[in-house]
Amino acid sequence: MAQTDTVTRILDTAEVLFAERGFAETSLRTITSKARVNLAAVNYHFGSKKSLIQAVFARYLDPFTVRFHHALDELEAQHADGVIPLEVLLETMARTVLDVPAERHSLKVFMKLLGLAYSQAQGHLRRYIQDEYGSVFSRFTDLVRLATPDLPDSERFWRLHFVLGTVIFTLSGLDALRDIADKEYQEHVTVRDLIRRLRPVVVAAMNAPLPPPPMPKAEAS
Amino acid sequence: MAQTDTVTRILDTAEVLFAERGFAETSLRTITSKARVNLAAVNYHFGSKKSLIQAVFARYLDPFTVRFHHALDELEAQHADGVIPLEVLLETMARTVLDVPAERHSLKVFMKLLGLAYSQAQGHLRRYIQDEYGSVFSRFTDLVRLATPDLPDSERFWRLHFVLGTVIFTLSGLDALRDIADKEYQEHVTVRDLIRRLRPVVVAAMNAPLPPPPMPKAEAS
DNA sequence: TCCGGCTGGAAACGAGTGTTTAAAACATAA
DNA sequence: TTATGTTTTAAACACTCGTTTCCAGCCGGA
Repeated sequence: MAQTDTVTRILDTAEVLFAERGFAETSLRTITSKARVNLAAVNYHFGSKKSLIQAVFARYLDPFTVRFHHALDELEAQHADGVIPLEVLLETMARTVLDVPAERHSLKVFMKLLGLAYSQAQGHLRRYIQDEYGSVFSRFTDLVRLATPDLPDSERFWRLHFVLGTVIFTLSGLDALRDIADKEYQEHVTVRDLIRRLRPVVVAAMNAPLPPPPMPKAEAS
Repeated sequence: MAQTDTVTRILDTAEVLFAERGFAETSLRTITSKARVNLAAVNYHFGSKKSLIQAVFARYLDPFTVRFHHALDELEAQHADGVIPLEVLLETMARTVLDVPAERHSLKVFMKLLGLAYSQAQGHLRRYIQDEYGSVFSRFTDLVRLATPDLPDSERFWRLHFVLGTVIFTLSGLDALRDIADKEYQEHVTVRDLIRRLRPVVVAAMNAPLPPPPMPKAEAS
Protein backbone atom coordinates (compact mmCIF):
# COMPACT_ATOMS: atom_id res chain seq x y z
CA MET A 1 0.00 0.00 0.00
CA ALA A 2 2.77 2.35 0.94
CA GLN A 3 4.61 1.54 -2.24
CA THR A 4 1.83 2.63 -4.56
CA ASP A 5 1.03 5.66 -2.44
CA THR A 6 3.62 7.79 -4.21
CA VAL A 7 2.38 6.72 -7.63
CA THR A 8 -1.21 7.57 -6.73
CA ARG A 9 -0.33 10.94 -5.28
CA ILE A 10 1.61 11.82 -8.43
CA LEU A 11 -1.28 10.83 -10.68
CA ASP A 12 -3.87 12.64 -8.59
CA THR A 13 -1.86 15.83 -8.59
CA ALA A 14 -0.76 15.62 -12.20
CA GLU A 15 -4.22 15.17 -13.67
CA VAL A 16 -5.52 18.25 -11.91
CA LEU A 17 -2.60 20.42 -12.95
CA PHE A 18 -2.63 19.12 -16.52
CA ALA A 19 -6.34 19.87 -16.79
CA GLU A 20 -5.84 23.37 -15.44
CA ARG A 21 -2.79 24.46 -17.42
CA GLY A 22 -2.00 21.95 -20.14
CA PHE A 23 0.94 19.60 -20.46
CA ALA A 24 3.79 21.80 -21.58
CA GLU A 25 2.83 24.46 -19.07
CA THR A 26 2.98 22.05 -16.12
CA SER A 27 6.49 21.20 -14.93
CA LEU A 28 7.48 18.09 -13.07
CA ARG A 29 8.72 20.27 -10.24
CA THR A 30 5.28 21.80 -9.84
CA ILE A 31 3.69 18.37 -9.77
CA THR A 32 6.13 16.76 -7.36
CA SER A 33 6.27 19.66 -4.96
CA LYS A 34 2.48 19.91 -4.79
CA ALA A 35 2.23 16.13 -4.38
CA ARG A 36 5.00 16.28 -1.76
CA VAL A 37 7.10 13.61 -3.41
CA ASN A 38 10.65 13.78 -4.64
CA LEU A 39 11.32 15.21 -8.08
CA ALA A 40 12.96 12.02 -9.29
CA ALA A 41 9.94 9.95 -8.35
CA VAL A 42 8.21 10.66 -11.65
CA ASN A 43 11.09 9.38 -13.73
CA TYR A 44 11.60 6.46 -11.39
CA HIS A 45 8.00 5.23 -11.44
CA PHE A 46 6.89 6.32 -14.92
CA GLY A 47 10.11 6.65 -16.87
CA SER A 48 9.42 10.03 -18.42
CA LYS A 49 6.98 12.90 -18.51
CA LYS A 50 5.39 11.52 -21.67
CA SER A 51 4.69 8.23 -19.95
CA LEU A 52 3.19 10.08 -17.01
CA ILE A 53 0.80 11.86 -19.34
CA GLN A 54 -0.21 8.56 -20.90
CA ALA A 55 -0.65 7.01 -17.47
CA VAL A 56 -2.98 9.83 -16.48
CA PHE A 57 -5.12 9.09 -19.52
CA ALA A 58 -4.99 5.34 -19.03
CA ARG A 59 -6.41 5.66 -15.54
CA TYR A 60 -9.59 7.13 -17.05
CA LEU A 61 -9.71 5.44 -20.44
CA ASP A 62 -9.11 1.87 -19.29
CA PRO A 63 -12.22 1.74 -17.09
CA PHE A 64 -14.10 3.63 -19.79
CA THR A 65 -13.39 1.11 -22.55
CA VAL A 66 -14.30 -1.80 -20.30
CA ARG A 67 -17.59 -0.22 -19.31
CA PHE A 68 -18.39 0.94 -22.80
CA HIS A 69 -17.79 -2.49 -24.31
CA HIS A 70 -20.05 -4.03 -21.68
CA ALA A 71 -22.73 -1.44 -22.34
CA LEU A 72 -22.58 -2.09 -26.08
CA ASP A 73 -22.71 -5.83 -25.44
CA GLU A 74 -25.93 -5.39 -23.51
CA LEU A 75 -27.40 -3.15 -26.17
CA GLU A 76 -26.65 -5.66 -28.89
CA ALA A 77 -28.23 -8.39 -26.82
CA GLN A 78 -31.37 -6.33 -26.32
CA HIS A 79 -31.72 -5.46 -29.98
CA ALA A 80 -31.66 -8.82 -31.70
CA ASP A 81 -31.97 -7.24 -35.13
CA GLY A 82 -28.68 -5.51 -34.55
CA VAL A 83 -30.08 -2.03 -35.05
CA ILE A 84 -29.77 0.23 -32.01
CA PRO A 85 -31.51 3.61 -32.22
CA LEU A 86 -29.17 6.58 -32.54
CA GLU A 87 -30.53 8.25 -29.41
CA VAL A 88 -29.83 5.12 -27.41
CA LEU A 89 -26.27 4.93 -28.71
CA LEU A 90 -25.55 8.55 -27.89
CA GLU A 91 -27.22 8.24 -24.52
CA THR A 92 -25.18 5.16 -23.69
CA MET A 93 -21.94 6.85 -24.61
CA ALA A 94 -22.78 9.92 -22.56
CA ARG A 95 -23.80 7.82 -19.57
CA THR A 96 -20.58 5.81 -19.74
CA VAL A 97 -18.50 8.95 -19.94
CA LEU A 98 -20.35 10.29 -16.92
CA ASP A 99 -20.05 7.05 -14.97
CA VAL A 100 -16.32 6.60 -15.18
CA PRO A 101 -15.24 9.59 -13.14
CA ALA A 102 -17.99 8.88 -10.66
CA GLU A 103 -15.79 6.24 -9.08
CA ARG A 104 -12.96 8.68 -9.25
CA HIS A 105 -13.61 12.22 -8.14
CA SER A 106 -13.55 14.72 -10.92
CA LEU A 107 -15.70 14.66 -14.00
CA LYS A 108 -14.41 18.06 -14.97
CA VAL A 109 -10.84 16.83 -15.05
CA PHE A 110 -11.77 13.94 -17.31
CA MET A 111 -13.52 16.29 -19.70
CA LYS A 112 -10.69 18.75 -19.81
CA LEU A 113 -8.22 15.96 -20.46
CA LEU A 114 -10.26 14.74 -23.40
CA GLY A 115 -10.20 18.24 -24.80
CA LEU A 116 -6.47 18.57 -24.28
CA ALA A 117 -5.86 15.29 -26.07
CA TYR A 118 -7.04 16.94 -29.26
CA SER A 119 -6.15 20.57 -28.88
CA GLN A 120 -2.65 20.23 -27.47
CA ALA A 121 -0.31 19.26 -30.20
CA GLN A 122 1.23 16.30 -28.39
CA GLY A 123 1.77 13.91 -31.27
CA HIS A 124 2.64 11.00 -29.00
CA LEU A 125 -0.61 11.35 -27.12
CA ARG A 126 -2.82 11.17 -30.18
CA ARG A 127 -0.92 8.14 -31.42
CA TYR A 128 -1.17 6.46 -28.03
CA ILE A 129 -4.90 7.02 -27.73
CA GLN A 130 -5.53 5.96 -31.30
CA ASP A 131 -3.51 2.75 -30.91
CA GLU A 132 -4.82 1.89 -27.47
CA TYR A 133 -8.46 2.85 -27.68
CA GLY A 134 -9.27 3.19 -31.39
CA SER A 135 -11.06 -0.15 -31.52
CA VAL A 136 -13.84 0.92 -29.16
CA PHE A 137 -14.48 3.99 -31.20
CA SER A 138 -14.75 2.11 -34.48
CA ARG A 139 -17.10 -0.39 -32.90
CA PHE A 140 -19.25 2.58 -31.92
CA THR A 141 -19.18 4.13 -35.38
CA ASP A 142 -20.14 0.78 -36.92
CA LEU A 143 -23.24 0.76 -34.75
CA VAL A 144 -24.00 4.34 -35.70
CA ARG A 145 -23.93 3.30 -39.34
CA LEU A 146 -26.60 0.69 -38.68
CA ALA A 147 -28.68 3.28 -36.84
CA THR A 148 -28.54 5.83 -39.66
CA PRO A 149 -28.92 3.80 -42.86
CA ASP A 150 -30.24 6.75 -44.84
CA LEU A 151 -27.11 8.80 -44.32
CA PRO A 152 -24.44 8.46 -47.00
CA ASP A 153 -21.23 7.15 -45.51
CA SER A 154 -19.27 10.32 -46.14
CA GLU A 155 -22.04 12.50 -44.75
CA ARG A 156 -22.15 10.46 -41.56
CA PHE A 157 -18.37 10.64 -41.30
CA TRP A 158 -18.42 14.40 -41.39
CA ARG A 159 -21.40 14.79 -39.09
CA LEU A 160 -19.80 12.59 -36.44
CA HIS A 161 -16.80 14.86 -36.52
CA PHE A 162 -19.02 17.91 -36.43
CA VAL A 163 -20.59 16.80 -33.18
CA LEU A 164 -17.25 15.59 -31.88
CA GLY A 165 -16.01 19.09 -32.47
CA THR A 166 -18.93 20.56 -30.61
CA VAL A 167 -18.41 18.38 -27.57
CA ILE A 168 -14.65 18.64 -27.38
CA PHE A 169 -14.48 22.33 -28.13
CA THR A 170 -17.13 23.16 -25.58
CA LEU A 171 -15.71 21.02 -22.83
CA SER A 172 -12.10 21.98 -23.40
CA GLY A 173 -12.93 25.65 -23.25
CA LEU A 174 -15.38 25.12 -20.46
CA ASP A 175 -13.84 27.31 -17.80
CA ALA A 176 -13.66 30.36 -20.03
CA LEU A 177 -17.21 29.93 -21.24
CA ARG A 178 -18.52 29.17 -17.80
CA ASP A 179 -17.03 32.37 -16.43
CA ILE A 180 -18.90 34.37 -19.04
CA ALA A 181 -22.14 32.45 -18.58
CA ASP A 182 -21.93 32.76 -14.81
CA LYS A 183 -21.88 36.51 -14.66
CA GLU A 184 -24.00 37.01 -17.77
CA TYR A 185 -26.92 34.78 -16.86
CA GLN A 186 -26.41 34.23 -13.13
CA GLU A 187 -26.64 30.47 -13.40
CA HIS A 188 -23.70 28.26 -12.62
CA VAL A 189 -23.31 25.57 -15.23
CA THR A 190 -22.04 22.10 -14.41
CA VAL A 191 -20.71 19.54 -16.84
CA ARG A 192 -23.86 17.49 -16.35
CA ASP A 193 -25.83 20.59 -17.22
CA LEU A 194 -23.90 21.01 -20.41
CA ILE A 195 -24.48 17.44 -21.48
CA ARG A 196 -28.19 17.90 -20.89
CA ARG A 197 -28.09 20.89 -23.23
CA LEU A 198 -25.91 19.07 -25.74
CA ARG A 199 -28.16 16.06 -26.25
CA PRO A 200 -31.00 17.62 -28.28
CA VAL A 201 -28.52 19.68 -30.26
CA VAL A 202 -26.42 16.66 -31.18
CA VAL A 203 -29.45 14.58 -32.14
CA ALA A 204 -30.80 17.40 -34.28
CA ALA A 205 -27.41 17.81 -35.94
CA MET A 206 -27.17 14.13 -36.83
CA ASN A 207 -30.73 14.10 -38.18
CA ALA A 208 -30.45 17.35 -40.11
CA PRO A 209 -31.71 17.30 -43.70
CA LEU A 210 -29.14 16.40 -46.31
CA PRO A 211 -27.31 19.31 -47.91
CA PRO A 212 -28.15 20.18 -51.51
CA PRO A 213 -25.97 18.34 -54.01
CA PRO A 214 -22.74 20.14 -54.85
CA MET A 215 -23.10 22.85 -57.45
CA PRO A 216 -21.98 21.36 -60.77
CA LYS A 217 -19.46 24.04 -61.61
CA ALA A 218 -19.56 27.58 -60.32
CA GLU A 219 -16.61 29.89 -60.51
CA ALA A 220 -13.38 28.31 -59.41
CA SER A 221 -11.84 29.62 -56.23
CA MET B 1 10.22 48.95 -46.98
CA ALA B 2 13.32 47.31 -45.61
CA GLN B 3 12.45 48.45 -42.12
CA THR B 4 9.14 46.60 -41.95
CA ASP B 5 10.48 43.58 -43.79
CA THR B 6 11.80 42.03 -40.59
CA VAL B 7 8.50 42.58 -38.80
CA THR B 8 6.54 40.98 -41.63
CA ARG B 9 8.86 37.99 -41.88
CA ILE B 10 8.55 37.40 -38.14
CA LEU B 11 4.75 37.57 -38.25
CA ASP B 12 4.49 35.33 -41.32
CA THR B 13 6.71 32.71 -39.76
CA ALA B 14 5.25 32.94 -36.28
CA GLU B 15 1.64 32.48 -37.31
CA VAL B 16 2.46 29.28 -39.18
CA LEU B 17 4.51 27.82 -36.34
CA PHE B 18 1.98 28.83 -33.70
CA ALA B 19 -0.80 27.22 -35.70
CA GLU B 20 1.20 24.01 -36.07
CA ARG B 21 2.51 23.56 -32.54
CA GLY B 22 0.85 26.00 -30.19
CA PHE B 23 2.33 28.95 -28.34
CA ALA B 24 4.28 27.41 -25.50
CA GLU B 25 5.74 24.78 -27.81
CA THR B 26 7.08 27.35 -30.27
CA SER B 27 10.24 29.09 -29.12
CA LEU B 28 11.46 32.46 -30.26
CA ARG B 29 14.63 30.80 -31.51
CA THR B 30 12.64 28.53 -33.80
CA ILE B 31 10.73 31.49 -35.17
CA THR B 32 13.70 33.77 -35.70
CA SER B 33 15.94 31.14 -37.23
CA LYS B 34 13.25 30.01 -39.66
CA ALA B 35 12.47 33.64 -40.50
CA ARG B 36 16.22 34.31 -40.85
CA VAL B 37 16.18 37.27 -38.52
CA ASN B 38 18.12 37.85 -35.34
CA LEU B 39 16.84 36.42 -32.08
CA ALA B 40 16.65 39.85 -30.47
CA ALA B 41 14.45 41.19 -33.25
CA VAL B 42 11.29 39.88 -31.65
CA ASN B 43 11.89 41.67 -28.38
CA TYR B 44 13.06 44.75 -30.22
CA HIS B 45 10.05 45.11 -32.50
CA PHE B 46 7.32 43.61 -30.35
CA GLY B 47 8.59 43.90 -26.79
CA SER B 48 7.84 40.38 -25.68
CA LYS B 49 6.59 37.01 -26.82
CA LYS B 50 3.14 37.80 -25.47
CA SER B 51 2.94 40.93 -27.60
CA LEU B 52 4.05 38.95 -30.63
CA ILE B 53 1.20 36.51 -30.11
CA GLN B 54 -1.26 39.37 -29.84
CA ALA B 55 0.18 40.98 -32.98
CA VAL B 56 -0.33 37.75 -34.90
CA PHE B 57 -3.98 37.75 -33.92
CA ALA B 58 -4.45 41.43 -34.61
CA ARG B 59 -3.28 41.02 -38.19
CA TYR B 60 -6.27 38.73 -38.80
CA LEU B 61 -8.83 40.13 -36.43
CA ASP B 62 -8.48 43.80 -37.33
CA PRO B 63 -9.52 43.33 -40.97
CA PHE B 64 -12.15 40.86 -39.86
CA THR B 65 -13.89 43.26 -37.48
CA VAL B 66 -13.90 46.03 -40.08
CA ARG B 67 -15.43 43.79 -42.74
CA PHE B 68 -17.89 42.23 -40.34
CA HIS B 69 -19.14 45.56 -39.09
CA HIS B 70 -19.67 46.71 -42.65
CA ALA B 71 -21.51 43.53 -43.53
CA LEU B 72 -23.79 43.92 -40.52
CA ASP B 73 -24.40 47.55 -41.40
CA GLU B 74 -25.63 46.50 -44.82
CA LEU B 75 -27.84 43.78 -43.37
CA GLU B 76 -29.45 46.17 -40.93
CA ALA B 77 -30.09 48.62 -43.74
CA GLN B 78 -31.76 45.92 -45.81
CA HIS B 79 -34.00 44.69 -43.01
CA ALA B 80 -35.74 47.79 -41.78
CA ASP B 81 -37.66 45.90 -39.10
CA GLY B 82 -34.37 45.02 -37.47
CA VAL B 83 -34.93 41.27 -37.62
CA ILE B 84 -32.42 39.46 -39.80
CA PRO B 85 -33.10 35.77 -40.38
CA LEU B 86 -30.75 33.39 -38.59
CA GLU B 87 -29.61 31.75 -41.81
CA VAL B 88 -28.61 35.11 -43.23
CA LEU B 89 -26.64 36.01 -40.12
CA LEU B 90 -24.77 32.74 -40.09
CA GLU B 91 -24.14 32.94 -43.81
CA THR B 92 -22.77 36.45 -43.45
CA MET B 93 -20.42 35.50 -40.67
CA ALA B 94 -19.18 32.49 -42.60
CA ARG B 95 -18.57 34.58 -45.69
CA THR B 96 -16.66 37.22 -43.73
CA VAL B 97 -14.48 34.63 -42.04
CA LEU B 98 -13.72 33.12 -45.41
CA ASP B 99 -12.97 36.47 -47.02
CA VAL B 100 -10.38 37.72 -44.56
CA PRO B 101 -7.64 35.14 -45.12
CA ALA B 102 -8.27 35.37 -48.87
CA GLU B 103 -6.22 38.54 -48.96
CA ARG B 104 -3.69 36.94 -46.66
CA HIS B 105 -2.32 33.45 -47.27
CA SER B 106 -3.99 30.82 -45.25
CA LEU B 107 -7.53 30.12 -44.11
CA LYS B 108 -6.21 27.06 -42.33
CA VAL B 109 -3.87 29.13 -40.19
CA PHE B 110 -6.61 31.55 -39.26
CA MET B 111 -8.85 28.69 -38.14
CA LYS B 112 -6.17 27.00 -36.12
CA LEU B 113 -5.33 30.24 -34.40
CA LEU B 114 -8.97 30.73 -33.46
CA GLY B 115 -9.01 27.23 -32.03
CA LEU B 116 -5.85 27.87 -30.06
CA ALA B 117 -7.25 31.12 -28.71
CA TYR B 118 -9.89 29.07 -26.95
CA SER B 119 -8.22 25.83 -25.97
CA GLN B 120 -4.73 26.99 -25.17
CA ALA B 121 -5.93 30.27 -23.82
CA GLN B 122 -3.18 31.87 -21.89
CA GLY B 123 -4.97 34.33 -19.71
CA HIS B 124 -3.48 37.33 -21.47
CA LEU B 125 -4.71 36.23 -24.89
CA ARG B 126 -8.26 35.68 -23.78
CA ARG B 127 -8.30 39.04 -22.07
CA TYR B 128 -6.78 40.75 -25.09
CA ILE B 129 -9.28 39.28 -27.54
CA GLN B 130 -12.20 39.95 -25.24
CA ASP B 131 -11.18 43.57 -24.67
CA GLU B 132 -10.23 44.30 -28.26
CA TYR B 133 -12.85 42.46 -30.24
CA GLY B 134 -15.66 41.64 -27.83
CA SER B 135 -17.88 44.43 -29.15
CA VAL B 136 -18.25 42.92 -32.64
CA PHE B 137 -19.17 39.61 -31.21
CA SER B 138 -21.79 41.02 -28.88
CA ARG B 139 -23.27 43.03 -31.73
CA PHE B 140 -23.61 39.76 -33.61
CA THR B 141 -25.17 37.91 -30.68
CA ASP B 142 -27.64 40.77 -30.21
CA LEU B 143 -28.79 40.27 -33.78
CA VAL B 144 -29.02 36.54 -33.22
CA ARG B 145 -31.24 37.19 -30.24
CA LEU B 146 -33.67 39.11 -32.41
CA ALA B 147 -33.63 36.28 -34.93
CA THR B 148 -34.35 33.59 -32.32
CA PRO B 149 -36.83 35.16 -29.89
CA ASP B 150 -38.09 31.80 -28.63
CA LEU B 151 -34.69 30.69 -27.32
CA PRO B 152 -33.84 31.46 -23.68
CA ASP B 153 -30.79 33.69 -23.46
CA SER B 154 -28.52 31.14 -21.81
CA GLU B 155 -29.59 28.42 -24.23
CA ARG B 156 -28.77 30.61 -27.20
CA PHE B 157 -25.40 31.47 -25.66
CA TRP B 158 -24.43 27.83 -25.36
CA ARG B 159 -25.75 26.83 -28.75
CA LEU B 160 -23.76 29.56 -30.44
CA HIS B 161 -20.65 28.16 -28.85
CA PHE B 162 -21.65 24.64 -29.80
CA VAL B 163 -21.75 25.55 -33.47
CA LEU B 164 -18.65 27.68 -33.09
CA GLY B 165 -16.94 24.56 -31.82
CA THR B 166 -18.14 22.54 -34.77
CA VAL B 167 -16.84 25.03 -37.29
CA ILE B 168 -13.50 25.73 -35.68
CA PHE B 169 -12.79 22.11 -34.83
CA THR B 170 -13.65 20.92 -38.32
CA LEU B 171 -11.82 23.60 -40.25
CA SER B 172 -8.75 23.66 -38.02
CA GLY B 173 -8.33 19.91 -38.29
CA LEU B 174 -9.30 19.94 -41.92
CA ASP B 175 -6.24 18.36 -43.52
CA ALA B 176 -6.17 15.42 -41.14
CA LEU B 177 -9.87 14.73 -41.63
CA ARG B 178 -9.64 15.33 -45.36
CA ASP B 179 -6.89 12.75 -45.69
CA ILE B 180 -9.10 10.15 -44.02
CA ALA B 181 -12.15 11.11 -46.05
CA ASP B 182 -10.18 11.12 -49.28
CA LYS B 183 -9.03 7.56 -49.11
CA GLU B 184 -12.08 6.26 -47.28
CA TYR B 185 -14.74 7.63 -49.60
CA GLN B 186 -12.73 8.58 -52.69
CA GLU B 187 -14.09 12.08 -52.83
CA HIS B 188 -11.89 15.08 -52.36
CA VAL B 189 -13.61 17.62 -50.18
CA THR B 190 -13.11 21.36 -50.59
CA VAL B 191 -13.76 24.10 -48.06
CA ARG B 192 -16.79 25.12 -50.09
CA ASP B 193 -17.97 21.54 -49.87
CA LEU B 194 -17.60 21.56 -46.11
CA ILE B 195 -19.55 24.76 -45.74
CA ARG B 196 -22.32 23.24 -47.84
CA ARG B 197 -22.42 20.25 -45.47
CA LEU B 198 -22.14 22.43 -42.37
CA ARG B 199 -25.05 24.72 -43.13
CA PRO B 200 -28.01 22.34 -42.60
CA VAL B 201 -26.30 20.84 -39.56
CA VAL B 202 -25.73 24.22 -37.95
CA VAL B 203 -29.26 25.41 -38.64
CA ALA B 204 -30.70 22.18 -37.24
CA ALA B 205 -28.54 22.54 -34.16
CA MET B 206 -29.70 26.08 -33.47
CA ASN B 207 -33.34 25.10 -34.00
CA ALA B 208 -33.19 21.91 -31.95
CA PRO B 209 -35.93 21.35 -29.36
CA LEU B 210 -35.21 22.70 -25.91
CA PRO B 211 -33.63 20.30 -23.40
CA PRO B 212 -35.68 19.03 -20.49
CA PRO B 213 -35.39 21.17 -17.36
CA PRO B 214 -32.51 20.22 -15.07
CA MET B 215 -33.12 17.43 -12.62
CA PRO B 216 -32.93 18.71 -9.06
CA LYS B 217 -29.69 17.25 -7.82
CA ALA B 218 -29.31 15.65 -4.42
CA GLU B 219 -25.55 15.29 -4.69
CA ALA B 220 -23.42 18.35 -5.29
CA SER B 221 -20.69 18.20 -7.89
C1' DT C 1 32.71 66.36 -40.91
C1' DC C 2 30.20 65.16 -36.87
C1' DC C 3 25.98 63.96 -35.11
C1' DG C 4 21.79 61.65 -32.59
C1' DG C 5 18.39 57.99 -34.11
C1' DC C 6 17.07 53.64 -35.46
C1' DT C 7 18.04 48.82 -36.88
C1' DG C 8 20.77 44.52 -36.94
C1' DG C 9 23.70 41.05 -34.73
C1' DA C 10 26.53 38.15 -31.47
C1' DA C 11 26.92 36.98 -26.98
C1' DA C 12 25.64 36.40 -22.49
C1' DC C 13 22.38 36.25 -18.40
C1' DG C 14 19.42 34.11 -15.17
C1' DA C 15 15.76 31.27 -14.58
C1' DG C 16 13.53 27.02 -15.52
C1' DT C 17 13.24 22.51 -17.89
C1' DG C 18 13.43 17.01 -18.03
C1' DT C 19 16.53 13.64 -16.78
C1' DT C 20 20.30 11.12 -14.44
C1' DT C 21 23.32 9.89 -10.72
C1' DA C 22 24.85 7.96 -6.49
C1' DA C 23 24.15 7.49 -1.91
C1' DA C 24 20.92 6.70 1.82
C1' DA C 25 16.74 4.56 3.84
C1' DC C 26 13.67 0.99 3.87
C1' DA C 27 11.57 -3.60 3.42
C1' DT C 28 11.74 -8.36 3.08
C1' DA C 29 13.73 -12.94 2.98
C1' DA C 30 17.52 -16.20 4.16
C1' DT D 1 21.79 -10.98 11.99
C1' DT D 2 23.26 -10.40 7.10
C1' DA D 3 22.05 -9.95 2.47
C1' DT D 4 18.97 -8.35 -1.31
C1' DG D 5 16.03 -5.79 -3.87
C1' DT D 6 13.14 -1.73 -3.87
C1' DT D 7 12.08 2.99 -2.98
C1' DT D 8 13.37 7.74 -1.60
C1' DT D 9 16.45 11.55 -1.45
C1' DA D 10 19.54 15.50 -2.60
C1' DA D 11 22.43 17.04 -5.93
C1' DA D 12 24.07 17.68 -10.31
C1' DC D 13 23.77 17.54 -15.42
C1' DA D 14 22.81 19.30 -19.79
C1' DC D 15 20.21 21.55 -21.85
C1' DT D 16 16.36 25.37 -23.63
C1' DC D 17 13.83 29.23 -22.64
C1' DG D 18 12.72 34.60 -22.92
C1' DT D 19 15.09 38.56 -22.27
C1' DT D 20 18.94 41.97 -22.08
C1' DT D 21 23.23 43.97 -23.07
C1' DC D 22 26.56 46.12 -25.85
C1' DC D 23 28.47 47.31 -30.04
C1' DA D 24 28.75 47.74 -35.09
C1' DG D 25 26.49 49.56 -39.04
C1' DC D 26 23.38 52.67 -41.38
C1' DC D 27 20.86 56.89 -42.25
C1' DG D 28 19.54 62.00 -43.45
C1' DG D 29 20.26 66.64 -41.41
C1' DA D 30 23.59 70.03 -39.64
